[in-house]
Amino acid sequence: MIAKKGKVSIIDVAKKAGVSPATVSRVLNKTARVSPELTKKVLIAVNELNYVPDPFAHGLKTKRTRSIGLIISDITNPFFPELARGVEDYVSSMGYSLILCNTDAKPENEKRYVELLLNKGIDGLMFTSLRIGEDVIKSLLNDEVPCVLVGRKPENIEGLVYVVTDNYKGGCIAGEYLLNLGHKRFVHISGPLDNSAGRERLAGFIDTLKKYKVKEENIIIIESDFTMEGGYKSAEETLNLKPLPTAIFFANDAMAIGALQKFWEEKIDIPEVFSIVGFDNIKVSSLVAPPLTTISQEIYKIGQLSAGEMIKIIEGEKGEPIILEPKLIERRSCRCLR
Amino acid sequence: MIAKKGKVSIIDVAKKAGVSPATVSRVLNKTARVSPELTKKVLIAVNELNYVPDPFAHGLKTKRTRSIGLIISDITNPFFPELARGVEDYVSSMGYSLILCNTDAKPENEKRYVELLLNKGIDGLMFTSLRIGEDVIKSLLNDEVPCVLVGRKPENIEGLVYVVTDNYKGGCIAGEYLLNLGHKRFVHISGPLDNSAGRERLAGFIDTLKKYKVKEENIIIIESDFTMEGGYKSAEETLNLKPLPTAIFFANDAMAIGALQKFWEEKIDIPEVFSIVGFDNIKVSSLVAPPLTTISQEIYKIGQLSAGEMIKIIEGEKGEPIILEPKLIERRSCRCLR
DNA sequence: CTGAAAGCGCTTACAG
DNA sequence: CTGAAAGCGCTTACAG
Repeated sequence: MIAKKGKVSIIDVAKKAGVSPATVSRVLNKTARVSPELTKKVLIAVNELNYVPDPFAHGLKTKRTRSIGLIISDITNPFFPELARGVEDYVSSMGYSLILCNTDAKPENEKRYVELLLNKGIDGLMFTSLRIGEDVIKSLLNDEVPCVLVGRKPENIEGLVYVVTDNYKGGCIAGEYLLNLGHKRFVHISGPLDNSAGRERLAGFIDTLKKYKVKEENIIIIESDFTMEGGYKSAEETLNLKPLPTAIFFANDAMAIGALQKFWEEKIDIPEVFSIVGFDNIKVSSLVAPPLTTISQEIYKIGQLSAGEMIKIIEGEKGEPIILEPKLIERRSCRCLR
Repeated sequence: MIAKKGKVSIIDVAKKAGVSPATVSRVLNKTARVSPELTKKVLIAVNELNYVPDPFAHGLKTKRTRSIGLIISDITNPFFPELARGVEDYVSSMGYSLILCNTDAKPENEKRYVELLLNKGIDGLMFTSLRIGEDVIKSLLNDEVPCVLVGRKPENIEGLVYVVTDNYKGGCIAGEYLLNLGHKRFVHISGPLDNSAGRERLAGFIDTLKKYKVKEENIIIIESDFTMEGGYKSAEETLNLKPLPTAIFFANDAMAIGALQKFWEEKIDIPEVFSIVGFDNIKVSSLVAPPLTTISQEIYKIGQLSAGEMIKIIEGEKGEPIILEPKLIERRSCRCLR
C-alpha cells in the first residue's frame, strides 16, 4: 500500500517497457523528447511496477534533494508558526519538503545549521534574519546557493531576493491612528535595532509623530527584542516613566501580549490607562484581553510567496523581491481621547 | 568559510593521505579497525582539505539520510511548536534534521506525506496521530521503518514505541481539584473521542467525579476538537445549558483559551461565574486573562524524549515506551466555593 | 589491518 | 528519437 524504499529500479521498468533505462529516465524527467509510443509504454510500466526513483541515485547525479531549509529564531514565538505553515504548504504542494531550524537568534547556531544543511545537499535556504553575517550570505549567493530573505529587507546585499511587508508604512499607520485618537504622549517599544524590520517600524512611527509636531520629549523609545518576555519587561520600564504615556506602539504583537500580561497583573485597565497598538496580527492577538489593535502583515502569505520565489530560483528562474502592504486592524486595545 | 557542496572527494583525501579510499571510508565511519598511523594521516588530510562526504553517494550505499519526519496536524496550534522544538533540538544535536509536515488532521494529507517522506528516504517517522490508520502503521513497522507515536498511546499496535503523559491520571487530578474547591455541577469539553488522549482525559475526569458521588445529571460532556475555534464554540454551547455548571474542564488549553475569548465577549467573569481548568500548560496559558489553571504536560520534554527513542531505533537499539506524570499548575481561573 | 574492485541506481554526453 | 556506456562518490565484500 505504501511504497517501501528502494525496491524496483529503473532497469526493471526499462525491461518491462522494452526500452533502455535512458529512455525511462528521459520520460520521467522530461529531459528530452521521446516518441509517444515509448512514452506510453514507459508510463504504463512505471505505473504497474509502482516505480519510485531512488532519491540518492538521483541526487548523486543532479545534486538536488527537493528539500529547503527554513531558518528561524524560535518556532515557539507565535509569529513563526504561521510563517512556517505558509512556507510548508507551498513547498509541499510542489513536491519539496521543509527542514526547520531554530537558532534562538544566535549567530553560531545559524552558522552551524547552514553548514549542516549545505552538507546534506539542501536545494535552497530561507533566512528570517541576517545574523549570520552579510558576508556569509554573499558568499552563499556567490556559490549559487539559492537564498531568500523572509520578512526583512537586506540592505547591502545585491541580488538577494526578499519578501516583506512595508514596515516603514506600517509604522506610519500606527502613528496616524494614535494621533487621530487624540494621543499626545507616546512610547514605542521597538524590536532589536540591528534588524531592519525593527528600525523601519520605528522610523515610520517617529517620522509621522514628528510630522504632526509631537515634541521630542513626548516620544520615548525603549529597545526590546520581539519576544513576549521582552514585552513584559518593557511594560515594567514604561510604568516607571515620569509623565506616563497615553499610547504605546509595540513593534510586534508578541511584545504587546507580554506587556498586556504585566498590565493585567498590575490591574491597569487597557485601554483606559494606555492605548496599545501591535504589529503582525498573529493569531492570538484576537484572543487576548482586550483583543489587540494591530498593524497586520499577511504572515501566512509572506511564507507562501517566499517559498514561491525560492522554488523559482531553484528551478532556474529569476526570483524577485516582493513588498506587501500593511493594514490597520482595529480591535479593543485603544481608546479615543477626544 | 562555508563548505560548498561536492568539491573534494574521498579520492582526493585518499591521495593526500597516501591510503586507499576504502581506508578513508573506514576511519570516517568507524566501520572497521584502522591502524593509528593511517587513522591519523586520514584525519589530517580530511581536515586540511575540509572534506565533507557527499550525502547522496553515502545514502546510495547506506540508504540513510539522517533526517526524520515529524507529522503534526497544525504547527499553528500552540501545542505543536513546543513539541516540535523539543524534537528539533534533540535531533539536531545528534546531527539529524527534522522535516515538518502539517496535515490538518486529514488522513489523506497524512498519507500523502508519509509517501513523500518514504520516497525521499527518510530514516524515521514520528506521528502525533493515528489518523492514517493502524494498518498503515503496522505495515510500516513490518517494513522496518522506525516509527514513534508522540503524545498518545497506541491501542492495538504491538511494538509501536510511544511517549505520553498519563492522560487518565491528568483527568483525575482535574476532577479532584475541582471537587475540593466545592464544585457540584461540571462540564467537560473533550478532545476528539477517536483519539486516546481525548478519551483518557475524559475517563479520568468522569471516573473521579463518580467516585465522589457526583450525580450523572451534573456531568455534561461536550465533544470538541482540541482547537481554539472548537473551544470558542463549545463555550457557546455551555452557555445554553439549563442549569449552568460552575466548573468546566477543557481537555486542552487551546480550547480553554478559545472559550475564554467567548466569555470575555459576553462579559462573563472568570473565575466568578465559571471555574476553568485546562490541560497541557502551553506557553500562552500563563498570558491569557485570567491566567489559566491547568494540568501540565512537559511538552518540550516529550518532544526530546520521543526524538531520543526515534534515534535509538534508527541506530539499531530497541526503543521503549515512556510515560510521564501530569501535574496541576494552579493559576487564577478557578475559585473556591466553600 | 589494508587495498583493488564491484556495485549502489540513476543521468547524460556520445553515437547513430 | 534511442541505446550502450561511462560516471556521480561513496561503501563493502573479497583477498591478502
